Amino acid sequence: MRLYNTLSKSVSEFTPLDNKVRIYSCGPTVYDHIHIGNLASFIYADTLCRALKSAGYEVEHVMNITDIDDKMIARSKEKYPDLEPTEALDKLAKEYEEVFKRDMISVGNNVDGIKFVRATESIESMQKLIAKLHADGFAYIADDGVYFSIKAYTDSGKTYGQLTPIDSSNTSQSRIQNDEYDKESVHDFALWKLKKPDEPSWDFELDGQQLAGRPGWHIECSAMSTAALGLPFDIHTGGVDLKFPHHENEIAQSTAGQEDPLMAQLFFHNEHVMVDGKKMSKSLDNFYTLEDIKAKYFDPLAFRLMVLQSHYRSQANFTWEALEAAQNRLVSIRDWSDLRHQPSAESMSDELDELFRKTRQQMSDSMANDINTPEALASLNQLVSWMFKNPVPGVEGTHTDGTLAFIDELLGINISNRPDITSEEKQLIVQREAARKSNEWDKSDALRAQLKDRGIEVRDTDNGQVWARSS
RNA sequence: GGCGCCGUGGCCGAGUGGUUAGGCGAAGGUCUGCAAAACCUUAUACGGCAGUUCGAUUCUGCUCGGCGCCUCCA
Repeated sequence: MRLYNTLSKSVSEFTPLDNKVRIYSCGPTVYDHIHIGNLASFIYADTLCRALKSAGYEVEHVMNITDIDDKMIARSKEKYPDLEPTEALDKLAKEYEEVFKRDMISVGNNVDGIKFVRATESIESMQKLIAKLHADGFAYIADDGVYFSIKAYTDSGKTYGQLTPIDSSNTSQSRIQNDEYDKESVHDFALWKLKKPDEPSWDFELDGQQLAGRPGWHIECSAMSTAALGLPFDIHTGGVDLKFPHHENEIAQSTAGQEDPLMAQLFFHNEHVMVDGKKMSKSLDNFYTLEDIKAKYFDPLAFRLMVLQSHYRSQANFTWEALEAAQNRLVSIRDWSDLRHQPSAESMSDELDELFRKTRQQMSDSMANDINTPEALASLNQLVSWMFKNPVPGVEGTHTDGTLAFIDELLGINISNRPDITSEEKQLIVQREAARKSNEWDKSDALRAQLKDRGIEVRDTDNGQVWARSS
């Protein structure tokens, strides 16, 4: 499996450090519905896991749930002003964690394969890490919190800027002046923030001082990934925007005082989904969630397909037109998968068998080549159009089922479990066939109308009737 | 200002130094009891200018344009 690595800025052969691939994904902050860009990021991470599994690796996938930060606090106060801060926070987090998981499932992400870790349930490991960093001289206590010292880190011989070249000269003056925190140096960041009135907080004793407060954002991922996967682990995923400062800071926290400067051997960053060629933002009114997509009666899996139609390292462009195109493509793939249930289905020919085998191979090759999903989909479509083009109304057999399952495992578009029509419905088709043979057109049309009422459309081909679900 | 990415036919979107990506859409046709689908054909391609080369969409330089990051952010 060849993968692009942000650390080396090149594509190279990936080999897990151990017998299984350990992956950590930066997860959502659960203060509201996540937007389609977040979802796209998780779809790409999910697809990475699928590709690795398909290549024969065992995968351990961990994702954090950020349920404590500024936005969480602000929103919980706003939404539940009468509740005690910790309760309000908890309630908000539970609510949107559910919404998040529902969205994940809707777009076909393998939620069962992910170990979710909540920030608020990992406070202890974060405090331990902060205490260790402080003891080792990488953290200092300021008036409003505990900070990480970039200087101490670089003085220890490590590089701050493994992912992005950091040039302090290009940091604007305004940022320094506007900075509200009391830190020693521009890039230093908060490991722990002291409690402000009416904020949820956790007790923390450090260096003999009582520092009730809450963790900074970056420390979460360092503490949680190390606790769950060890150090270093294999792959860290996230959107490109997280390269700096988030992942850079994670690396610093995780590797300060460690011999190995590596937090993860590979960083997998996906480019953003643009909307009408621009970054999603509330001010441009191009900010969408899965709710918006469902409200327009699009299948969430059509969104998944749309995302997979572009490579994870290029900016995908979301437009309603593109989503509609993806939906049409999805329907056609589904119709193709339903061919195996056709009454006229035949057994697999050697030629077709070979074509199936070849398609699977091509798809595997594409995925192994830095997760080239557009190319894999193109291979699939060649098989699909061949089947529609050639006089094979349908095929049955384990090979078909195996291929559909293979495609689902790889792409998660859920085509292998589509149910057959009922025997009663099949009977209607048989009756219609008989009516047509005896030129009873009225009867034939009535039967077709009956089937249509059940959401099944029937069309006549040289090889008999082929049905497709109209919904 | 610093760093980086990208510009492919109506739209989306891969890829390659010489051979059809693919999807969606459009036009014409074939088929057809009807309907629908399918199939066939067609059109519109690699931002611009130079350079390297037998040959560039693919490499190099310049240029124009778009985008991202540098601050919370998938």
